[in-house]
Amino acid sequence: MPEGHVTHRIAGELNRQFGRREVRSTSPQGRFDAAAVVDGREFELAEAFGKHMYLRFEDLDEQVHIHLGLIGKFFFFAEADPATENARWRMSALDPDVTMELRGATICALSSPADKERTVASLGPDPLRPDADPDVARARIRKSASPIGVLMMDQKIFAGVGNIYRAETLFRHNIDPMMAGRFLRNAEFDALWDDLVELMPLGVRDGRIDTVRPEHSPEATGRDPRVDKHGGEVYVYRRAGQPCLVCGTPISTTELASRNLFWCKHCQPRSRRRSVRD
DNA sequence: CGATGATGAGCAC
DNA sequence: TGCTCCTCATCGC
Repeated sequence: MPEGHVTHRIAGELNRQFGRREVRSTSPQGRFDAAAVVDGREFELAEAFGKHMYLRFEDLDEQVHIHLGLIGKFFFFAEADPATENARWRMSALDPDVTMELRGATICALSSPADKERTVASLGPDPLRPDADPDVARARIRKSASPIGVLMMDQKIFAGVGNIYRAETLFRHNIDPMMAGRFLRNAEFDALWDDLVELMPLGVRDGRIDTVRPEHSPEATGRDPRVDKHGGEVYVYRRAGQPCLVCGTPISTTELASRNLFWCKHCQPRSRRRSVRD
């Protein structure tokens, strides 16, 4: 589930379901001590920063910090007591009954204002936040010798971007994933940023990642994009060996930044660039 | 640097 | 049945 669009989508869901309501809070698994600290308080606000989320409660300086990791998941139930035992955290509100359960998260802990500030300050601009300053990401990329395919996964560059958005936005702008960040042109950076700002809200709205332009749809090309519960409709992500939706070349894959990268060698040719002049 | 661990669904075999 | 995975903190070599 979890690239930034999922975090923002869940924050919205929590605000809709629990906003300004008194909650019951427990830790069925016994691995979230602070569940009791929150119990009986009014839920104020869930806010997402990249893949991190912070939940605020009345009269409490600390906030609940959540990071889903790879397999963490929220479940929402209409009944007050679904009686599951493997949840790290369960929170419910009455009338109308609603319950959420958090399972498998990497982080679920109470966090001081100083801790929160440190974590948020360590993140690069989040394309889903209106206060994001893309020039911070631009500067970090343009001084880096690391491949852009590595930098796209770095949360200090783009908060919230993960393996699918990395592969898909680089493809959509014909950028070689192996090219050093310092050779990325300003126009290319602008195109990547604008694309994230356009695509990620669609991911929040739809709960899946769709990146294929109408002119490359199955109807237009007769080629099937990958469509599954993970990725939505995409050009290259997990399509290794299948024909590129634009040129038909088999999609390539390799490991980059400890994750499987997918790209088209024809549409994203090996860059021979030695400098940038813009 | 690589392995591990949170834990569950989809899917290839 | 078993492998993969939209992640990343932590630990051992």
